[in-house]
Amino acid sequence: MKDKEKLLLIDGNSVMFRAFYALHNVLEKFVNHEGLHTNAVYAFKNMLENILKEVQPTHVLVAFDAGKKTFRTEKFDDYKGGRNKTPTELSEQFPAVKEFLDAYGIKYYELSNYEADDIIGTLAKQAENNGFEVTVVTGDRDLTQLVTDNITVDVTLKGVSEIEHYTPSHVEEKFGLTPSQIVDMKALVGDSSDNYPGVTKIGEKTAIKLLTQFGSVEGIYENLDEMKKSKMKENLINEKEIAFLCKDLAQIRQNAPLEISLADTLWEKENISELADYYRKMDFKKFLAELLSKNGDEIQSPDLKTKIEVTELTEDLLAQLDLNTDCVYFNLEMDGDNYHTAPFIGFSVEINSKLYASDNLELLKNSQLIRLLEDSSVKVNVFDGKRQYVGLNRLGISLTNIDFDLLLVSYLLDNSENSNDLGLLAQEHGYFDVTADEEVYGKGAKRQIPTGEELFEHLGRKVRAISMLKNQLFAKLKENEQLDLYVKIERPLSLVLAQMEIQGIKVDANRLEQMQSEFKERLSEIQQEIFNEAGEDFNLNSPKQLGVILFEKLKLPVIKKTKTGYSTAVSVLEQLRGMAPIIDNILEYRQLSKLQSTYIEGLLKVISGDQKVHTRYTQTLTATGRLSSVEPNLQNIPVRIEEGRKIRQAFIPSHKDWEIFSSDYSQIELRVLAHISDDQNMQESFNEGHDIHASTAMRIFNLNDQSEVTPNMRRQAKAVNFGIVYGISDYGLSQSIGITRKQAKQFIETYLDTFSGVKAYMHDIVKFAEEHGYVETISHRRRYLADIKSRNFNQRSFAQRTAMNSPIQGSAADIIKIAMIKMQKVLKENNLQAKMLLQVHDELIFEAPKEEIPVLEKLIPSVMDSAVSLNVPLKVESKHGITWFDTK
DNA sequence: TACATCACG
DNA sequence: ACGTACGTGATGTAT
Repeated sequence: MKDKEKLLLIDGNSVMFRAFYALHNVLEKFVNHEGLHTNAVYAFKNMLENILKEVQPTHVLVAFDAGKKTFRTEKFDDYKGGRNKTPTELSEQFPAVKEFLDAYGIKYYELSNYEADDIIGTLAKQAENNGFEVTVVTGDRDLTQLVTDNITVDVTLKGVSEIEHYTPSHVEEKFGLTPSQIVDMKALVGDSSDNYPGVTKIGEKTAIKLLTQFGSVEGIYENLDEMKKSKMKENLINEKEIAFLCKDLAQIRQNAPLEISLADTLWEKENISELADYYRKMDFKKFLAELLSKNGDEIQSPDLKTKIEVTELTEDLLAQLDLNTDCVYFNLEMDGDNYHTAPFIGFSVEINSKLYASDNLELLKNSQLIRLLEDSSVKVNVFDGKRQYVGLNRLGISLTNIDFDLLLVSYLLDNSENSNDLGLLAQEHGYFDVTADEEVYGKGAKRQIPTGEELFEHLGRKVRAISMLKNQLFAKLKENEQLDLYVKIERPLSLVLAQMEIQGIKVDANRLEQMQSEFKERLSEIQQEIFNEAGEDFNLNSPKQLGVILFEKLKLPVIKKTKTGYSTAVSVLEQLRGMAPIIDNILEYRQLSKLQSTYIEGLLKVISGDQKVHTRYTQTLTATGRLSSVEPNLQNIPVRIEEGRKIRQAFIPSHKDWEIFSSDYSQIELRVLAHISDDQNMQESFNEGHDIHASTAMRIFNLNDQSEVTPNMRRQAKAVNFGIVYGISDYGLSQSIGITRKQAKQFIETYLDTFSGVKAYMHDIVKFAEEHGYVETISHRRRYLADIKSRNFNQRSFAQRTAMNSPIQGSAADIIKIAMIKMQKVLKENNLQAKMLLQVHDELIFEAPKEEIPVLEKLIPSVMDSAVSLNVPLKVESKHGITWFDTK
């Protein structure tokens, strides 16, 4: 029996539209040599291939709209009226995408008087009747009305990478309606983008309610008499005609007079030479390269990536080379993420526009080569300077004069699409001549590092990409006023971080092992008690199995659900406390097993031969400008609960008679807010050294004297302050301090009335984001907010909260970064042995000989509180002790 | 590989 | 009417 036939139907206009906006921010980078924009076609091609791979259809058709005039506009003049004109940058790409489809062997079709939707509806129906499985791809949820057991509709979300699959049950779940009722809903609700009205005052909620009760628009009108008198009933009566017209407009036709048949949609093989010509015409070098490497034999003179010449570097060659230059592009290649231990693969260097590469690390002992990397008169240009610094440090080479760091600069320009791969990142900047590592090296079990020519070429291309992008990206930094951010903060910081990572922090493995065996015993005791209470054994680490025990077997009330079942999170268990003894045991088990697996066993796994852990700080990851820490994450070592805090006893100084010293900024984010919002009340509190939470309490509870502030008032005020920093919502605040939403709303209103500067800031920053598409910190670090104008309420609200929070969190990150750079310098200038080891967002941790402690107690806070000058003071608190635990 | 959970600021 | 706090990383289970 032959396999079931599968038809893939693509809504060409809708997908092109999505594709165009997915790469809208790089629109001007996608212009071919004829001046034609190509971004939408580029993204369309990528998306098409993803879909083809996933769906594996036998038949494919792309449907397009034929023109503005359709049978719908005849019925309703204003149908799709008021729409913005399609940008010419997009409309000029429609002929191009059709040309692409021709070469690719995929049929497309348009029919005058009908929309693409109707072509899709008609063919989907025909195919279903002929026993096909059908997949429809579109960006338009209206098409979900076509869903049946045999017809799936895939709606593209966010750009073109994510897809939501609509099956009958998913439609039901999502809208609470059957697919055929979608049309009825549109009839009642209307559609603002297609510009038909629906019935006045009926929104989605009401429509769903009515349709659940009466089934359809027809059903509603048949039963109108039963409905009790209301404004809504009146509207329904008055607008009956409109409702039926809208239903007709929303209804996708399944009987359009197509001139093509199902058989015509058979997916044919691509025409390789035609496709290659097309890619050349469009300047799609990467696609061309892929095509040719797959079909190399069938085509002559493969004009692949720009040819480059990479010379293998040897002892002899090195001896003759003229290394007299003040600028090199360099890359030391290591196999794996962890550059503290990763094996070396080779290196490449561009000198005077010539490329050299080698897999012989011995060459890096050459004094002339070392001079190039160490001499302060030679600018070294790299990708990921911190990684390079640590790698070279292992080889005894000290890299100090980095000029351009491609990774770091890319991150500062736009941290929203940041890859850690040189090839992928270069592509984002419009440079296609370097391949992604994964493509060259493979992944998982297939990973295989090439040798010889192939390796040299890849490494050569990497340094070439750095050199090709340097001027362009520096120019952009300058244009964004971000040159100082790079030169004065991020670039020097990368070397400070490298040194902290290399230094590492010593861990007392014996202490951890001792805790491990205590916990092991306690865990098995609690587990046994839980099993007794449950009446059966199960996997306690499985929220799913636990859910069954608690909510089905023990019949405890369900407080909250997750996507996949019952929630058993702490907040839920807390509420179940007292209803069954099992709950307390589960909470204790959870806590202990977290400590055991993540902190004790996890930490033991990453201790190096020197009895230290060497974390890696990711400097180019977060959206706000904070660092993050991996392998191990030393920024989330327990502290809030005493039992967990004891983990910190295992973090010790690396020398006898040394101590751990820690300084942290007190309320740095609120101080930053006071500064950037220029709120007079808040500034006054800080300037006069008041307890900020207490003074907030006085204002929101309208008290006259601080003595009237109860601990509970202070606690609530503190939560309000947190909420403000996060971009407050009444719901969020109500959850955090267990009050009603109404009360929370009242708190917020009172707060914003008193702190009018903050209120103005919240408003202005959102406006700024809407206008510019990004927000920035005091050091001009940017965060782009793609969703700030989203039509989706949730996405937009999230972007608004982000707009409020990011400058605050990000400026605080800027400040501590500046402090770290100064700190490293000051420690050296003062000939102190103390070493900076860790950064935990608002806190710096050092180790130092005991006798230096009195000096540090003055020096460190003074460096930190003078890092920047705000219009409120920065406050720093310090502690020290024989372990990290004892710094309290 | 995705999800739920929980550790931190 | 919408459904939420902001930013991270590691773990174990289930798919």
